[in-house]
Amino acid sequence: MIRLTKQADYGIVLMTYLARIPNRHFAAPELATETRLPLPTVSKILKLLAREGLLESHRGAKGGYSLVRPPDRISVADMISVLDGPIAFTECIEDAPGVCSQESICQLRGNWQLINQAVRLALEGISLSELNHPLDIPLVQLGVPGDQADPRSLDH
Amino acid sequence: MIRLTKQADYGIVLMTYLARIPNRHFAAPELATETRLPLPTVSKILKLLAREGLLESHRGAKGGYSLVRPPDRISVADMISVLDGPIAFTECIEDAPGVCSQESICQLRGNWQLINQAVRLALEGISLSELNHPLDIPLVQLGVPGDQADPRSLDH
DNA sequence: TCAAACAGGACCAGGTTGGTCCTGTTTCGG
DNA sequence: CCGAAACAGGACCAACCTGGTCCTGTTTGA
Ligand code: FES
Ligand code: FES
Repeated sequence: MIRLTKQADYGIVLMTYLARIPNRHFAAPELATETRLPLPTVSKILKLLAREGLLESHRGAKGGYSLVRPPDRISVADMISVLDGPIAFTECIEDAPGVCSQESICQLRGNWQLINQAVRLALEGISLSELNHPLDIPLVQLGVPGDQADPRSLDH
Repeated sequence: MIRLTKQADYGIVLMTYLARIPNRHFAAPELATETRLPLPTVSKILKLLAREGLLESHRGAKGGYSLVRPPDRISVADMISVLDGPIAFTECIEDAPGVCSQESICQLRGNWQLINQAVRLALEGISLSELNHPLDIPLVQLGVPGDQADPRSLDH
């Protein structure tokens, strides 16, 4: 169904909360009540984000988590990579031969990369701070130049 | 893990085969041996593609499937939508309130759309014919303008 | 010294996917 | 006019993955 896992979903929500006050640090229980998500889950996700280097953790009482760099330097791609693994729509990834059964006969190996890269670039173009200030973002910038169609015509 | 389902994966492979000779029609068994995928699976996918209007089916002996429009007018987004449902990374989709538990408190509703739309636009920018002729595609076009970094620095 | 928070796993129930199979129905060729 | 080849439409099940909880340390501020 091409959905983000809940983990990534929640993770991004949590990160945007953190990004509201970049210099403060938040404890897991605080974020849990704030976002109304179950604590164990929140905790698990924050731990992961910290381990992967997107958050800094402060242990002990009065501990918590804080962003490791300013929100405009954290892209959606960064977060998804950490939470859901590398952004790749197919198994046929570069430098990893042998994964795909088609490999030997597939004339289109490498074109998957095209797709993967398109998605990756799109997600790198959105930063955490932009998620909090939606107005800043020129939507057309992300699309294919020249296509100025009404955005509404895109879904289907 | 943000992977396409196998269904979509295989579906795209099959479509590219069809696109090689746009006017001919191919029977399921033929495509199955050609792609070395199991027949029942191939059959299932082709049926789906036909039902959803991307392929035209010809019944009876000597039957088969053919593209319903020229390959340059079929986007990767079209195929994925049909095979894996609408392209949306999160449940919080427009015009469908009530799905997300966060909804009431979520200040970022609507910004998910940003992410979803970015991905959607990226995938609409790639056509089936481009998958067969990779050289035609200016990769930069898909990225954020101004960012001319070495593509290699993108993965991770 | 105690309590609050983080660290790191183990663990399991539920849902989704991948894949097969079966029973029609249509159509070409002989 | 008959039979084989192919499509149509579901039912069905096993295997995997995800979502979510819980438990046992370890760190640190008051
Ligand atoms: S190498 Fe995997 S489908 Fe082409
Ligand atoms: S409405 Fe679903 S997370 Fe915001």
